Amino acid sequence: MQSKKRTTIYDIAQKLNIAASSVSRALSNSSHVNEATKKLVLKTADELNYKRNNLASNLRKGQSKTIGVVVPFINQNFFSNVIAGIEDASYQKGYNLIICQSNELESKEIKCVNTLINQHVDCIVISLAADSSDHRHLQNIIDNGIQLIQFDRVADELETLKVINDNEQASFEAVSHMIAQGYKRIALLEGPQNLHIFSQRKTGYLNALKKFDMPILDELIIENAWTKELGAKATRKLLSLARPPGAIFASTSDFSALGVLEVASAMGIKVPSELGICGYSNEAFTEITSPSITTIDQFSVYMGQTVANLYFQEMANKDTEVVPKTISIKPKLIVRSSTLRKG
Amino acid sequence: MQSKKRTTIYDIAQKLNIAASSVSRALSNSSHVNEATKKLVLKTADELNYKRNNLASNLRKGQSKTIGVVVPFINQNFFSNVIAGIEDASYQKGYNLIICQSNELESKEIKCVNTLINQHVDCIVISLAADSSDHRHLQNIIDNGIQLIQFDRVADELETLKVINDNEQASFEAVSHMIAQGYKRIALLEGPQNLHIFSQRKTGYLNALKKFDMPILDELIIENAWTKELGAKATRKLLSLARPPGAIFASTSDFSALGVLEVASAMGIKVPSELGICGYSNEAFTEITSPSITTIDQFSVYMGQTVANLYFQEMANKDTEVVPKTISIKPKLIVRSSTLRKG
DNA sequence: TAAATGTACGCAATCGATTGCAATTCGAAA
DNA sequence: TTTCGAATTGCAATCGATTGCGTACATTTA
Repeated sequence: MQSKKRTTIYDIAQKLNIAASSVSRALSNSSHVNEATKKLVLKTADELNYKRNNLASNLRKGQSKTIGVVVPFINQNFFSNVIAGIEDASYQKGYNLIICQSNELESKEIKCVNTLINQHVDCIVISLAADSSDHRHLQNIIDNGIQLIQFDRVADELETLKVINDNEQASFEAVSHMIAQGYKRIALLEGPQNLHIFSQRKTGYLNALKKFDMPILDELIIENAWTKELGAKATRKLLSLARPPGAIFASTSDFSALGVLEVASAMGIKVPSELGICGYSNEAFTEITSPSITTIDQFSVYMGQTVANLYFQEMANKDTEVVPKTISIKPKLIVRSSTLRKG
Repeated sequence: MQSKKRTTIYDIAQKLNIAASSVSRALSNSSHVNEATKKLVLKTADELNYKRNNLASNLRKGQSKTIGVVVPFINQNFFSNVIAGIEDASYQKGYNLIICQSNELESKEIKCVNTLINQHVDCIVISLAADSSDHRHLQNIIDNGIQLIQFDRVADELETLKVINDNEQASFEAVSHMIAQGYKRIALLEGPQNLHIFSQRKTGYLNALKKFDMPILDELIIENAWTKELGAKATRKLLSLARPPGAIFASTSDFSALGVLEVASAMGIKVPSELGICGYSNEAFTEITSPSITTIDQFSVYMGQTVANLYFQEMANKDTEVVPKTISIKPKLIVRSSTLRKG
């Protein structure tokens, strides 16, 4: 393995009988080289199949042109889209991506962060694990002089660059829409409230109810209904109430909403006429269920691009210190059949 | 930016008044250090918040403990699952992942490969772009002493490590199943034949027809019906034939199958009684369409783990040369409502 | 012609960690 | 007491690319 040695600038230098420094300058297109020798070096480099050793280059230059990304799961729609967006923007700037998944565990998240620090990445982009409570490892990133950008699931109290969705507003609009459709007694399936994204969605829900003078009913607010199964379970509970809800807002995810839909279908309850359903995330499948599910699009790919470009922008003015900044992307309510019972 | 300098082994050495080499040995838990000094070094390293500079370490050691991955799109279900599998297995071995997407373009694929070579990754894992025809860049990987593992979409003629699905067999089983269900005139939606995965699926289709003495009808074989839209278009064409097909095998993807289903529903054609539909990939949504769609599961996460473990296995016996080896994973036919019209 | 400016290129240090070899210490065996 | 070897530790080279500084030579200007 790895038996053959790669050609280095010294090999090129030796062959052309010049100094390695000249080779380096030629390859980096410096102005302090003669055009003739530059061409010669380039030609020889090509002949010898030279590839720059970025490890050495980065070590010397003190930067790695690499962005580290930590997400709970790579293969969740939202995150894979964000990563695709980051990759897209980063590639254009010649940056590489190192990807880690925290599996929603703080312990693994910490290890991932440490690995990335060791790798001397220039920037770490992170969306917190569900059980991440202590944020010393994030502070550690900053202390090591690495740019930190949080997205979606952020630690509010840390003053860093952030890219988030306006969850509260989106949630407010979704619930307002359901109210406008004449739904009463709108239930909420909520996620772990230590993640701000979920508490914000709850706030949006509460605000909408308040604005339209609708009562807030504790029995209609179900904690931790994150998955399809939990959504289904919550729905069974809600629908067996003495006064069941007229609509259910699965603020955690579309999967949860799917669970709602399946239980409703199984119980012979008609959607949207007897029960309205709204999910969150605009997963591909929401379009093809019957009825199709109203949901909220988060512009995930765009979000990834925004994250990367935010970093490059900040880097562009190196001189000025980075000021904490939050970019809020407004999600879009996608109204579909599951909440449409008027015109 | 990057203003503060990180602590190095020299800082630790200076503080303890010992040589840097001793610090290095202590940190790498070498046996050639006194237990007392080892403890002292570890303690001081912790106090000074020391993080090893992997760039330097890797440069010196001539290996990067990094695996490069090139896929067409990170945010396609199959690929994000494979990547999750690779990450999972790699993380356990202390390896990092650098991820690139080729966007199905050979030109970008080549650039990605070159970047990874420059990064001195230890291994490159790749699934070819649809328009990748020339494979010099893959040869280049090998010539640079980097282990190459192809998966799913592989270049057969290159003798490398490969992890593939037995597409032919899976396809054969799917078509056999449809025949057993009594479907006649089974149509095939096929993908670009320069990708072997698609030509293999076609072969499986043809073999099944042959085995059961069914005629091969060219009018029932539609090229390039890869997406939902193209699947829909193909279906309109097929269903308007003088003698339309009794079933459609969308061998390209579940999205294509979804296009088939939507057109059939729109035309009032009953699935599965009047038309059988089978997709490929076991996308999440196939379970929730009505009727649910018969498809083929590729065990994508497992495939990723297999890829990574194949690499680690080969590395385990460094002495012996790596022999080209192909691991074939048998996909599983998932029979659902869309092809079930008997018992 | 002398001085000044500029171009091209080599030397050597540097980034931070690792490692072969040499040097030192210390206790044990002869 | 001398000798040998094991255990520690230090020295210095090394991985490959970059870059500040200095030098040699050519060109321009006074």
